[in-house]
Amino acid sequence: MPTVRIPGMDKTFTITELAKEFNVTPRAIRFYEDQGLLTPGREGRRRVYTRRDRVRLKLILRGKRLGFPLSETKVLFELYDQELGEQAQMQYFLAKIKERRAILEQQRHDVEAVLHELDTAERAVREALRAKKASASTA
Amino acid sequence: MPTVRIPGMDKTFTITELAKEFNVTPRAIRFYEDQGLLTPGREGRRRVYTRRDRVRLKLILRGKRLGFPLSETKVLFELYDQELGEQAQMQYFLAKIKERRAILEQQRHDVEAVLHELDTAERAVREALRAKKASASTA
DNA sequence: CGTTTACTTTACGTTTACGTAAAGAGGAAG
DNA sequence: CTTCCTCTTTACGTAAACGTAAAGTAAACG
Repeated sequence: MPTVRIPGMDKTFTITELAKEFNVTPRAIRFYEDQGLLTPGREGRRRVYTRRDRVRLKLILRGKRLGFPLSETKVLFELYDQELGEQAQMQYFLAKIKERRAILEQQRHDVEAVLHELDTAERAVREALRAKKASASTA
Repeated sequence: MPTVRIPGMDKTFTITELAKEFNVTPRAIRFYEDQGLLTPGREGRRRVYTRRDRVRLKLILRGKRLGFPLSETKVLFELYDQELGEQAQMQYFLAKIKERRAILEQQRHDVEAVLHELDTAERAVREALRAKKASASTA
């Protein structure tokens, strides 16, 4: 099969570019590398990030938003990187998926609950404001 | 209006009861008190938790699952406790609600995305397992 | 009455995820 | 060439959220 060439597929990024795009500090990005979550190339001493690195950074940050520690995200990266050959590893992977799913579904439930509460609270506040305005105009 | 008496409304809890129910350590619960998020009564030296405290603990833990720092949860408690009298405070409250809503909606989006990815990954793994089994039986 | 048992306070230790300061390297611009 | 700018490494510092050990109290049990 001939290699499919996609234009711009070899685009690279500097650390500050990524930092600005994702609104994190370069320090944070270097820290993720320290922890083994990113492995950018080098041009001399400078780090060069590929699209793959960019995707990983995005995944790291999403994991963070969901409250997952970096160590967890790292394990998932490693699992994805494996060949999925060994059956035992696959079973382990499935178990990990199940774990995550449970956490996320709890989280989804929490999010829905809080959003509803925010609706209620907002309505109450707006109602209080309305009542105040009305009494002020009739005073 | 006569006070409505609800049986069992004055039920109280010990710290270990709450710890077991919510699967946290007593140390954690005392820490939340240190930080001003809980204010249990005392019977002598011992802490006595009311239903209100229990509800608060539940809210604290939900906040945690959603990745909110204790300081944030504390602010929300304080806002809820206020009279909602001052208009400026109400506006501030509305702003806080808006903030939270934005975070939660991002989070909801993240959760959905990851759940879909987990579906995809699980299917891939199961398919790989199936393929292996098939080739083994025809070998 | 002695001693478990459950709770308490005090206080130092730990982990995670960076912040921040110091000092150097190497292109680029004047 | 000097100066500036960006990136680099090294390393110590920090905030949040408890863990954990030490030492004390108080009710209850045998």
